[in-house]
Amino acid sequence: MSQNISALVNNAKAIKCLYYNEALSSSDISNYIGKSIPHAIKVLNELIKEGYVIEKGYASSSGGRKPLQYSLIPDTHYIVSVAISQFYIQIGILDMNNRFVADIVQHELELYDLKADNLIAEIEKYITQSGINSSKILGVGVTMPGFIDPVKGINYTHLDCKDTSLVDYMQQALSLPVFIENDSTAIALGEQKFGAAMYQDDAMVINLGWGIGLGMIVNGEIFRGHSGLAGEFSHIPLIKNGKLCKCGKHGCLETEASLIAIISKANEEIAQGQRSSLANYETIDADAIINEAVKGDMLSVKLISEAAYHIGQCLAILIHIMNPAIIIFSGKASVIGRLWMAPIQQAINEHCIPRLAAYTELVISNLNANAQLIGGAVLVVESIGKLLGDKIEALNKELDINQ
Amino acid sequence: MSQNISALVNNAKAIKCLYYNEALSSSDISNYIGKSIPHAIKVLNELIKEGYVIEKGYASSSGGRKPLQYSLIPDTHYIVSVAISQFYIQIGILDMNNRFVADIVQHELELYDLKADNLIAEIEKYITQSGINSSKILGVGVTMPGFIDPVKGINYTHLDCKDTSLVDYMQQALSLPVFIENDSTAIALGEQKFGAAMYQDDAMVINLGWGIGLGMIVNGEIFRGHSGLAGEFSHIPLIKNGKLCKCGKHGCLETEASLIAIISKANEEIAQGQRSSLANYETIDADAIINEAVKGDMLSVKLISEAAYHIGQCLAILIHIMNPAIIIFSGKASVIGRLWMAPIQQAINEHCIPRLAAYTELVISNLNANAQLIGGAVLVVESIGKLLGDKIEALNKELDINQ
DNA sequence: CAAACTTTTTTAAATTTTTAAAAAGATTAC
DNA sequence: GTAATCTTTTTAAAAATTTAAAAAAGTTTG
Repeated sequence: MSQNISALVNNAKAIKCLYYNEALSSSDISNYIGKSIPHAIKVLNELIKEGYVIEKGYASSSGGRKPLQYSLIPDTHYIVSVAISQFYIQIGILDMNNRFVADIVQHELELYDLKADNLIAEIEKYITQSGINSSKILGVGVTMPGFIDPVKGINYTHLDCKDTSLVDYMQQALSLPVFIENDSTAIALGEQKFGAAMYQDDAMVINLGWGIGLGMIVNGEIFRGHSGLAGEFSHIPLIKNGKLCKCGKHGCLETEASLIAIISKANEEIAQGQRSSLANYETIDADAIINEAVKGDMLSVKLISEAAYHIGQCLAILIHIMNPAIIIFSGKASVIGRLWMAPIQQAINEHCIPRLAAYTELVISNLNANAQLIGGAVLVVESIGKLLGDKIEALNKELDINQ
Repeated sequence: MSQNISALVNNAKAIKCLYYNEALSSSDISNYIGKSIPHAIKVLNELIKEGYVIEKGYASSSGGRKPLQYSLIPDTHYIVSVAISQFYIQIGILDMNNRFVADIVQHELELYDLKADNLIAEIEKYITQSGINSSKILGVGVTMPGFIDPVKGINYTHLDCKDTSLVDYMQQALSLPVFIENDSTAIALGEQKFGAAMYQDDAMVINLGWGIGLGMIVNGEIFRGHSGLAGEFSHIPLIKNGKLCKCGKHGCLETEASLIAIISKANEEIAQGQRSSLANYETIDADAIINEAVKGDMLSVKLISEAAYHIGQCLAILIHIMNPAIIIFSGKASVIGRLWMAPIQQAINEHCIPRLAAYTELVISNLNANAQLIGGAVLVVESIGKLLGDKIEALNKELDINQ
């Protein structure tokens, strides 16, 4: 049995890199899994026999024999991704080529009101409606705010499940493998494999949403810190004697620059009689401010610019400590990236050693609103080694019983 | 020849872990190099044949056959370590058990006046006086402030060597392998292998000296960032409209909390007639303030406390981003660690999410003033793979010529 | 003090992995 | 059109590495 384990690791690695690349040659795979070409070919042939992989014709060559291309067969398995944010949840299902194969659904559900049973019901409904056989689903990736231990499968901040872990509870109910991860970390995973952080070993991914999150990629891997709390970017103390934050401290970045903070400032200003097209809205929400800012409303632009400047101040600090190759703005609010960029860049220029600022690229994600859902799928793919391992263990148990 | 390379890697790894541990069993070595026990024993026997390693009797056992212990033979090779700081340089020589085998010498030499030829002459003199044959010296580790590329062997801030790199220039002159590294990074290396960061995968090492440096250990490895500038801790913007820093910005931590800043504040206060035992000194230097603070002089204590509080503020930010297991205070000024600790801890408590502060241990180095010198030696040991590789390459060239 | 249990060391066989050479397929230049 | 070049694939042999069992050397317990 132990001989299976090393083979398993290589097979899992090959599946992963094929998921992230859709077509690769034997030599590519050899590089990804760090083994010789004959070895890589052996692995690929095994995966073909097992039905995961298919030969996909020849790629072009710069002079020499054309390399045979290998791909995952898209419809062998599917991945369900669940993206939870402060005010709604989204569910999607992706095939083995990382393509959404059913419409993404969105439910308005406040995180603080959300119950695990609620969530499970929505996921079950979605899977049924998709028409995809449950046996073909590799796993469910759930990504959400909170302090999360992905190994233990617990969210310490939300969705407490009393005597069992959230992951165990959901696995039991859904009869499917479940994995959980923090939303900002998931977005970083998505950017790393399919977005602006591809081929980057040191990237900081800012999750511009109702809060301000940070996912860190260090030495090509997601960095979580010693107890999983690294990247608490939004609670960096910024303003002396600032507003009280829900974390218990005063003047955190989050109290000044999150969408929620911007909304509350907008309401204050309007109440004080400030002229703005926002006054025409019954309730001012994030979309209202974003829309009016795009249209040129002075107050909306001012509020976003001020928030962005504060974010830039904190980014300057982050750059001094981490010296990243790139900072990526992702998450819900990144779609209006242009509005944030100028004041952020200005704050960085003012507060950073010039050499450091010059070495750091700032970009807006091209994954748009889907970064978190994609990250949830990546989360499942990254766990494929574990999934295959569990399957083999189960098979071995059956064998033991039959003997 | 290629078969030598993989053997070489394992031999180098074995030598490294023996340097860091002074006596290990075959099973320990097997764990360190990540190979099976029979393989580890093979490596050890090779190293015994080559004269590096010796069997060192048996260790005790908790029930079972006693393990044979292996050690490096101390006097086969030596390492020269050169620690350069703002105002003086120190030179030491260590054996293969990481023990100083000659007195450490110290020269008062301002970094800005220092020339490479100067430095080389001092190193040559020191080696001659030590009486150790140059052929037995594995290499010279030079550690100093500045923005350093250890791979290219260049210090971009100090000791410019025009058309050649500092490392090439020194190697030519000394006829010995030379390695350079930033002082704070070297201190982190020293702490990682012999100090408070042993067995810690996520540690931040603060270099309390004339400036305030930071060496980062992330996932068990020194973290340098994308372009080698990570850990620019002392230039975190702290004070709004603060003093001008030599980096070009205003209000950096360094302008408020470094020993140099403290000295200048002390002079100001004394000039303004502030009562203090410091007034009895002709020139107030770091030692004066440290000594008087220890004796209880109010002004000295106040100055150090204020600086420490500012350092604590920045540490709170660092903790939010990195979530380290431990923060270690090392470097010259760490010997008066007790004086710093209370205000630092207070600032952290005030500015950190409680859960994060609780998970972070703060300790004072027990390597005292020698962390940088030890780090310089570690730097050479870490490069042993390269050294052995060069040796084999040279041998192969000779063989080619003879054939 | 002998039996039972632990741990380390040795050995030989099995397995994994790589290397290197040969074969095959494709491009380029003359 | 063909020789020269280049790259990928296949193959078989060689090398590296691990596994597992046996042997050796202790410790503990009743």
